[in-house]
Order: sequence, then C-alpha cells, then structure tokens
Amino acid sequence: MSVSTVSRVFNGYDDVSPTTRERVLEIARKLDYAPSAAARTLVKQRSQLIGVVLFTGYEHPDIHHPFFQEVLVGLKHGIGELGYDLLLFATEQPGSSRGRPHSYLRRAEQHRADGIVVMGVDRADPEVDKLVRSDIPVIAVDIDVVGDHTSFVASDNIGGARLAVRHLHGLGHTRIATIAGPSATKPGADRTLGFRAEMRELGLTIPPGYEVEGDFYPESAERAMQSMLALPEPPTAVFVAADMMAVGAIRAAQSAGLSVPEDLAIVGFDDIRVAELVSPPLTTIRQDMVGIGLAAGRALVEQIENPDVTPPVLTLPVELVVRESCGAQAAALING
Amino acid sequence: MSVSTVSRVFNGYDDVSPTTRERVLEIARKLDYAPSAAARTLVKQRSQLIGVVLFTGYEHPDIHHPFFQEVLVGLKHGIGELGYDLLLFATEQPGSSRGRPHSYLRRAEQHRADGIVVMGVDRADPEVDKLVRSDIPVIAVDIDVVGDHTSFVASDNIGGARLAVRHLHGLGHTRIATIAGPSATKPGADRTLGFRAEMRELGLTIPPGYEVEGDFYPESAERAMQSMLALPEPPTAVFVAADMMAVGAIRAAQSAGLSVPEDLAIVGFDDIRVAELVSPPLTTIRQDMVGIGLAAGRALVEQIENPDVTPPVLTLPVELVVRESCGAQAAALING
DNA sequence: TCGTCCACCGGAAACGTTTTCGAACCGAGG
DNA sequence: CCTCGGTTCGAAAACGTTTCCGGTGGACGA
Repeated sequence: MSVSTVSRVFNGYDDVSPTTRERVLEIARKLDYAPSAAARTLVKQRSQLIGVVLFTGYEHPDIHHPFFQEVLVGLKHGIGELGYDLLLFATEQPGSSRGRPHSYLRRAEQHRADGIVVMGVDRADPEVDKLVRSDIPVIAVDIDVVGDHTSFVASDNIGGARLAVRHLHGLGHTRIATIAGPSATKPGADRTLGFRAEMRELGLTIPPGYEVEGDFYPESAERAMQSMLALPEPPTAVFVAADMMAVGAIRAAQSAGLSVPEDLAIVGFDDIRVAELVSPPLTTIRQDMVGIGLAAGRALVEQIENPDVTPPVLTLPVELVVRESCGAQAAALING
Repeated sequence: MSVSTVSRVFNGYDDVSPTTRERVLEIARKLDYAPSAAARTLVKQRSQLIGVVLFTGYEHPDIHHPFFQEVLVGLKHGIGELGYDLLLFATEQPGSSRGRPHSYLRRAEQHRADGIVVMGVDRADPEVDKLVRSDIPVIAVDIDVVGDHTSFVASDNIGGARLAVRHLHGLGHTRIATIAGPSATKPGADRTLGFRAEMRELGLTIPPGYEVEGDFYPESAERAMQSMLALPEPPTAVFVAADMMAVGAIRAAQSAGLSVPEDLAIVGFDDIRVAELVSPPLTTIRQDMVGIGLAAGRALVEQIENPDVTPPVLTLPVELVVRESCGAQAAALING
C-alpha cells in the first residue's frame, strides 16, 4: 500500500475503506510503527510543541521557587489535554553551552514551537521584547506584556493585597506595614499598589519605614523585618507579599523575642505548601498557581489555533485563607 | 550561494573560505535565519532532545512532589550544558487526549528523543519494561532498572537509613520504629532495608507494629503515627522515611499531646525545603536532589554519545543534618 | 451498451536540512 | 604546455511525512 494511504488512516481521513484501514492498522501494530514528528513538523510547519522559557536569575536558579513548579504542573496538564507537549529550554550559564544560540526566540523557532510561555524572566530583558515582536504566540506569566499575539495571566494581586490589609484592619490593627516584592516584577508592584490603595481607603497612613522591599526569598524579609522592628513605632501587623518571605519575617520576629500573632500579626501571599506547616501556620492570600498554569496553557493554545483574535489578559481570583499568624482565631475565640 | 555551503558554515566545517563564511553569516543575520531542527532531525536521526516521563499517580499529580521538582532542575542544567533540551511529555488522564498515543515510548520515538529519563512511575508499570526493551538510552531515577542501555541513579538510601538509626541510638534510644515508604518503590524498600540492617547490627529488636508503611505523603504518616502511639509500648524514636511524612508524624504526635523531641524523637529523610521550617526543625538525612538530576542528565548523554559501553548504576552519597527534632542539641547542651 | 459519478487509492511534489560526490579553479612542478 | 594535488564550492540524493491531483474500478441511470 502507498504512503499516502497510511498517512490518511493515521490522520483519520474518511476516504479510505474500512478493510484497508484495518489492514494498515494491523501492519502498523506489527511493526510498531510511529509516524515521525520531525517529518510531520517539516511539512505542516507546526510541531505541537509549546516552548517554555523559565529563568529566575543565577542565585535562585530556575524552577526552584515553588510558584513556578506549580505553574508548570498546571501548564503541563492544560496543554496536554489539547494535544501539545512541552519543550523546556535548558537555561544555561552564559558561555557554557555547546555553541547553541543563546536566544530563546531563536531556539523556539528552530524547533518550530507553536507557542511560548515565558515566566520568571525580567520584564526588562531584551529577550522578552524580541518575543512579543516575533509572530509566534506568547503567553507570559506574571509579566506585563501585551501585543497582537501576546498576553499574560496573573492573579488579582491588587485585590489580594487589599483583602489582606482589610483583614488586618478588621482585626483592629492600624499600624500596618508591608514587606513588598521586587517592584520590578508585576506581582511585586501590584501587591504594593493594592496595599497602598486599601490603606488610603481605610484612612490609614503609611509612615516612613513601613514599606520595605524584599526579593521574594526569606533572607531578604528577615532583614526587612529587623529594620522595621528597629523603628521608633514598629508596626503591629505586616502584610508580607510572599509566603516565602513571610517565613523569613516570622523567623526575624521570633528571634527578636516577639511572638506571632500576639505581638505581631502577619499575613502572607501565595499559600504555598509550607504556609500551613510553619509555626504559626500562615494566614495568607491563596493564589491558584496550578490554575494559572492551566489558564496560560489553554489561552496559548486558543491563540495558536485562531491567531486572528487578540488574546485577553487573564486575571485569576484569589482568596483569603485565615490560619493562625494573624490572630483571627484567637479573636474569634474571645469574641464568640 | 548554495544550501550546502550554508550548512557547512553553520556546522563549523573547515572547507569553506573565510570570505564566504563571513558573507553567509552576514546574510543569515540580516534575515535572522535559524536552521530548522525538524529538518535536521529528519536527516540526522537525532533530535538533541531528552524525553522526560514523570508521573506519580492521579491523586498526587506529577511534579507536585518537591523531590521531582528539584531533580528536574538538576536535569535541566545537566543536559543543558551538553547541548540538549528537555521534552516534557504532558501526562494526561486516560482517554482525555486528543487521540494521541498513550505510550511514552511511542511518544518518545515519534519525536525521536535521543534518550529518556523516567521517574515517578511504578516499577511494575508495563511502560517501564517497554522502555528498557527498546533500543533508546534510558536513565531512571529511583527505579531499579538495568539493561544494555538502561541504568538508574539513586541516593544511598540504605546507608542513609543506617545513619539515621545510628544517630538515634547514639542519643540513647532503643525503642526505635520506622514509618516506611511504599515498599514497591526503590527508596521505600531500601530505606527499610537499611533500617533493619542497622537495628540488627545494633542488637535492637523490632517489635510488631514498629514498622508501618506510608505513601510518602503527610496524611498516611499521621495515621501511622497514631497507630504507633496506641501500642502498649510505643517507640521513643522513629525514623520516618521522608520529610513530607515526617511533618505528618510530628503533627500526629503533637496533637496526641506529645512534644517533639522531648517525648518522641524524629528523624526524616530528604531534607526538602520545609524540613528547616517546620517546628521543631527536622533532623533529617539530606539527599542531593539537584545532584541526582545532574547525574542522571550527564549519565544519559554519556550513554547517548557512546552507546556501546553499558551504563553504571549511580548511587549518590547522603548526609545527616541534625536540627532539633531528635533532641541532639538538647543533649549536647546538657553534656557539653 | 455506454457514459457519469463516486468511493477509494497511488503518484509526486514539497518541507529544509546533511552528506557524498564530483567539478571548477588555482598554483606549482615537470 | 600539461599534469597533478589541494582547496572551495555546487548538485543531488535522502530523511518521512502531508497534500494535491489524477486514475481506477464499480455502480448506476439512461
């Protein structure tokens, strides 16, 4: 039988008789034949592959951060349902590669990736702009890029931050501070935006020293907490823009002899796994990280399969989950 | 100029004059041309891609577990240095795929992956045997498979377990129990092997009920701990075969009114991130998860690039890191 | 009996490389 | 002037698909 016939049965075309279809399938099973993705890619100019660029700097390499891990899980499932696979570009130290193009875009178009999701890279990275200027669909996670075939998905960071301070205020706090994320990142910036907005709306002032920036990792928050505790009028509550930093903040408070939440209330952001395991268990704003990955994947495939509609920016809802680091249970116990 | 000339300059052959090489490079830059990976794969029969199959069952989907995340990081760097990229097969619920082959092997050979690393799948999975019977290089992580072009890498789980009970015994404990990992997994089995070996060598007996099996996740360990606490003579120390389970064990002990380590000493295994964040901070056996990934990647590429040598099985060293869950500091304080 | 249409299938071009083979050219040596 | 070796380059086959186009055969109506 001819190659075209085989191709037809494997692609599910209907103009092939049931008997020959069976015969082809039979023989294919016997030889355990699998069609070559490379050849198919070559002629169809589509690879059914989604490129993933993921990079968070050298000191905290890649997907070490739980956020990206969870997103990756969601992404994998999201695109998997739709018939795509993931192409994870191996980030390398500059210069250490075996003479491969360093540019992600370059790598992606070499492999003819049908779309790209980018996360963990700096918004200012020239690679990002190269990506959006290219004509391949791109979905970013937590990076504020939009374009003709480019969009991004993120949690409702502003709303989440407002939720956090409203909760703290509801517990009676007025001296509320924040340990912010890097203002160069979208979530970092938005969470302090939300913090400020809610403080203003509540009529609260933000004294100097009540807003210090960390880098999303515990050590930076430890230092930040120490500096706040050294203030003449230290805060009684702090909104920490990431759980990872919150554990650093708690550690600093505790080793300064304070007890959380009695002396200092803390609410975090993310609801990563450790949040419920630290002591005290963290009150935090949960974002659906797997959901972000899922949404990113589905949005990307949507964009791939009809490229003419410009993709919407997706923002996912967050929710407050109260545990013990804010003193809400204690308050509830007393009051009710 | 001809295609062959272009090919020659891009592959670094020397039989092309410096002037034409420059001209080609110049024009390529102007058109920003990137050679097609698909076409190259088609003719060279190599894709420079490493397939990753990763699956841990439906209730704990995929790379949710920190172990695999860390391994993936190492893997990515290991193969990245050597000029390969990662192809992450999107695991899907059975039946939900858009008519794609369900077999990993099938998917791998479709994409012409040069090698495969497999982890998180059950040793009894028929896919695993299909993989080792195929003629494509395979490295497994924590799965006991060997073959002509197949091997695996794992930590020294036996040695680690011995380290743990020796440490507990050195602290004066004699009633030592274990919450084991699934005996169907290599690390689960080996860690209880090590536990038993060291107990025997120390002349300690293992009473009935002192060895109960969990599934590497906290809830199972919580139940296991409760059952041990209900014993007529409960243990004074327990070696928990995974940190994730150790936090469950601690939780169970604490909510039974016991204090760790005063009433019950615990040592874990893995040294995942949460280990130092729980309270009390976990004494545990550290395995180098990123290192496992690195080793797996390098071994796989080695196997790809000279397929005639049969690959060695790699076992990586572990180390005891003592924190507070075993009472060692307290002991040290008193004694010294 | 003959033309027509439809269901089914094969031929062949195209996709973009790598690689082998041989051709053209140039300088040098006889 | 002819031959020879070496350098540099082009032609063409091959890789394994998809897709378009055309061809065959049978059924069917006229």
